[in-house]
Amino acid sequence: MDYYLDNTKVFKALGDPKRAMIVDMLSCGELCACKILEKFEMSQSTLSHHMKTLCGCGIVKAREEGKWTYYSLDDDTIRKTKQFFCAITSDKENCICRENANCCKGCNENE
Amino acid sequence: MDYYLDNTKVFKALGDPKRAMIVDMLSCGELCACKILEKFEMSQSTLSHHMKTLCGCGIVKAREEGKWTYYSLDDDTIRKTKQFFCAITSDKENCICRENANCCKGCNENE
DNA sequence: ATTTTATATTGACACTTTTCGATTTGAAGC
DNA sequence: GCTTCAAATCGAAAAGTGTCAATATAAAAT
Repeated sequence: MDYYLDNTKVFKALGDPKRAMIVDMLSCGELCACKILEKFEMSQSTLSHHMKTLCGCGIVKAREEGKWTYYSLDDDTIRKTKQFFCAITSDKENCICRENANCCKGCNENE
Repeated sequence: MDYYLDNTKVFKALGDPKRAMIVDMLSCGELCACKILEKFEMSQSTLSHHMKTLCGCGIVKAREEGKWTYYSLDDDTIRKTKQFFCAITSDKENCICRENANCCKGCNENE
């Protein structure tokens, strides 16, 4: 069941409060690891480990430039994960996505 | 921060493929534990444990009737989780990345 | 060429999670 | 009463996770 396995990897990554905070930070734009580290009380190796988890599931992508690594969100994975969440929590006729237009844009493939 | 902690508990619960499948099954309506068990190759005690995890984060609610327990999805939790997912993955004015440098210190649930 | 800086990797440890079989609880039926 | 069925809980083993200090790598600055 790759469909479930791939998508739940994203949820697993977001299942840690610190990683969810990192994603929240990245939602405003690309950041290098050192900028993220400034905002948390964790060791550099721990942050590196968390970033690897976030990149591993696809929700974050890394771009290396010189000695820096810049991280940003992957819109495609985010869109797919939203769709998955909608799919498993609603039956198709009355999708919860339609009740909340503002929040749920991008949940359906064809909007 | 309870905001992150509460919502990431749902993601953590959905981070297991089998639990995501259970949620998917419940999206079509209420089911008793024995009906769910029929569809999986896992012991009864393991399923019971997974249901406890799903109920614990709020995405599933249990209703006891006689010797059966019926499970169903909690629409309110689903809506809130969806909003949380949208919030942390979309740009916004009050993003934590724009707050003071030390804003995330003290967010750790252990301190 | 050496030092500094940014990040990744390694090794270790404590803690958590997943899973099962066995047992327990609690309701229904005999 | 006793038995049966549905579900929860317990106890334990194996696997996975979060964390850090130490070390490695690799680019930039000196």
